[in-house]
Amino acid sequence: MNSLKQIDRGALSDALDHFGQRATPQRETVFGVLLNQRDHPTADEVYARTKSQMPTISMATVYNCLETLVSCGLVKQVNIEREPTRYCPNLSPHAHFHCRETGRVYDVPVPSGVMQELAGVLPGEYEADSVELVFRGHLAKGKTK
Amino acid sequence: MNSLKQIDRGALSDALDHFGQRATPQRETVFGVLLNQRDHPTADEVYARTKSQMPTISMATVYNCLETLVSCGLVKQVNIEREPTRYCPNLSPHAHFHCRETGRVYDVPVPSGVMQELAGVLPGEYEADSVELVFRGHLAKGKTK
DNA sequence: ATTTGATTTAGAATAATTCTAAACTATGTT
DNA sequence: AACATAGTTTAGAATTATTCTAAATCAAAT
Repeated sequence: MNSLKQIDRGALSDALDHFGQRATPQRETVFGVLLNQRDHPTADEVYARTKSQMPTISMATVYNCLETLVSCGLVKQVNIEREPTRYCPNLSPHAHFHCRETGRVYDVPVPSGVMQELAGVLPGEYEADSVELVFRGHLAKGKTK
Repeated sequence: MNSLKQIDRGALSDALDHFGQRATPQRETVFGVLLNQRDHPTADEVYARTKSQMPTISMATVYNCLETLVSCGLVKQVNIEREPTRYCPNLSPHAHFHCRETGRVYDVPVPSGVMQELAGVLPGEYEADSVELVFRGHLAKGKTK
C-alpha cells in the first residue's frame, strides 16, 4: 500500500517534466504525504510525516520539494496571518476557513459564480490573476470533524 | 499643521480609553502616521516615518503601539504571503489588491451585498467573524496611481 | 566510464517579530 | 506636594520560519 497511487505518480511526473524537473523519490514522497492527509500541514509537519517514511530526508529538502511542487502548480501555499505557511494539494477553486479555537484550516468549496462575482468588484485598472478568500471564526457545536 | 486632527485624536483617545489603554504621544504619533499616508506601510516603514517626527522612538515601541491600535480595533493588519505585516487604518469593509510588479497594496471597496453573498458560501457549521479577500495581479497601463 | 548538471543535505545565515528587564512616566492617594 | 503603583517605553537579546551555502550524492548523456 504505497501512499502515492499510480495516477498521482503519473500526474506528478508529467507536471514535473513539463517544468523541466525530475521526479525524485523525495518529491514523490512529499507529494504523497500532502495527498494522504489533507489537513494543510506546515513544512514542519510535512517533514515529520515524510521522515516516518523516509528517515534520511532533511528539512531543507522538504522545503525544496514543497517549493518545486508549488512552482509546478501541483500544490498551493496557504498563509494565514503570521503562522507558518501551510501546504494544500487541492487545486479546485476553494476558500479556507481558519478555526481560531483549534487552529485548523478547512477547505470550503466556492461556486464558480461567486468567484466571478468577486472578480466584478475590481475596478477596471486592476487585473487579478488570483483571488484568495479566508474566513476566520469557529465551528458550531462539537463538530471538530 | 499637526498630522493628527482633533477628531482623530479624540477617536483615538476614546477607543484607547474604552480598552483601558492610555493615549500616549507615541501611540498618537504612530496612529497619525498611519492616517496620513494610507499605503499599508510595514512596521519598518512606520518606524522610519514616526522617527522623523519623534526621533527617540524605538522599534519595539512601534510594534507595541501597532499592537495596541490593532487590539483596540483602530487598525487592521494586512498579511500578504510571507511578506512583513502591513498596517491599515481603513475600517470600512474592503478587499486588498496586491500588485506583483510594484509590491504595493491597494484598498478595494466591496459592496456589502457581495460580503453577504460570501458569507453564504459557508456551510452551516462554520461561523465566521471575519472575511479576508485578497486579489493579486497587476495594474493596467502606467496607472501606478 | 566520465562528465555534466541537478538534487539533496547539514548547518549557517537571515529577517520579522516577540521577549526581557530596566528605566521612565503618569495617575491616584494620602 | 510626595509617594506608591501600575502602565509604558526602550535597547538589546531571543525566537522562529525560512532561505542560503557549499559540499556530497545522484542521474542522465555522452
